[in-house]
Amino acid sequence: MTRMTRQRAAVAEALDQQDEFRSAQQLHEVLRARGDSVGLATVYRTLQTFADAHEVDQLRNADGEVLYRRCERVEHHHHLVCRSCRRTIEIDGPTVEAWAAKVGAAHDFTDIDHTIELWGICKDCRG
Amino acid sequence: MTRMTRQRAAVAEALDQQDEFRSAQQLHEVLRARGDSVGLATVYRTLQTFADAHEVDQLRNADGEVLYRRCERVEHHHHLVCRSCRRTIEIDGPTVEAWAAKVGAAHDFTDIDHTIELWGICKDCRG
DNA sequence: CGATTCATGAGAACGATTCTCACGCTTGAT
DNA sequence: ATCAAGCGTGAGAATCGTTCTCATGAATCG
Repeated sequence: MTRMTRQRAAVAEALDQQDEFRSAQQLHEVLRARGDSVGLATVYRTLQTFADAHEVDQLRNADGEVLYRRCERVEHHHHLVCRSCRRTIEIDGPTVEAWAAKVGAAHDFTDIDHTIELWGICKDCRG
Repeated sequence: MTRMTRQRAAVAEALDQQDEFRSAQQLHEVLRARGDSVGLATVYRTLQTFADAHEVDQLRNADGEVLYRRCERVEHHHHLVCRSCRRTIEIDGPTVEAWAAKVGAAHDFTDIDHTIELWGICKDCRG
């Protein structure tokens, strides 16, 4: 059973205030700046817990760093993220979903999981 | 200009002998076992160089480790990888390619790049 | 109000990858 | 071939994100 603690509430709140994907360290810094100090290890653990519960989305940037974000839609979806400012657009992809399932089945693979993320430069960062 | 060295030839050859995606450390071990010893740092550098030149494909597993593989097809493609044995099927995805480009354009993002990999369990590993 | 047990935090530990830098080898010109 | 120029190499140190340890703190349940 998961317990409700000040730290978890703080991490959840900090996440809600973010529009873009953030790393554990960035969130830790946000919390520190707000005065809601939470240990770094706890931030990592909490984010992992949230991710396992599908309460936050997680992805890796090109450097392999894990980023977290509380998305609008709960249903499975993908992201179009600006490489520069990390502005994120949530996209749902019935098309690719079906494609992924079909490809998996065609090659007799089961438990298909997919990593589908789009990166680009958004309008504002292009200037 | 890139020079041809014993080490690079050895890494290239070791790569060619692999059917599945391998990490830099695994390849380093393969080289050591073959007697073609190459420094670990060099293996990393060489693989990076090959990847930059699009001579090998690279992707990250769930743990964030980077894996390399010399694929059959040179043209852009994606992979369906067995989570257990890493058996890899190369798939080309005009469907998703078009989808990715369309989504990017629709949201006014440029320099679209995408990460599209499929993971599953292959027939043999299902036993 | 306990007792139980999960949660926390500081710092150590980890693990993949990169960096440093002195030395060696490939290369292109001679 | 010979040689100078400079990229490539290797061993180990350094990085850096992330996880682990373990003693202490605090939800939760009866």
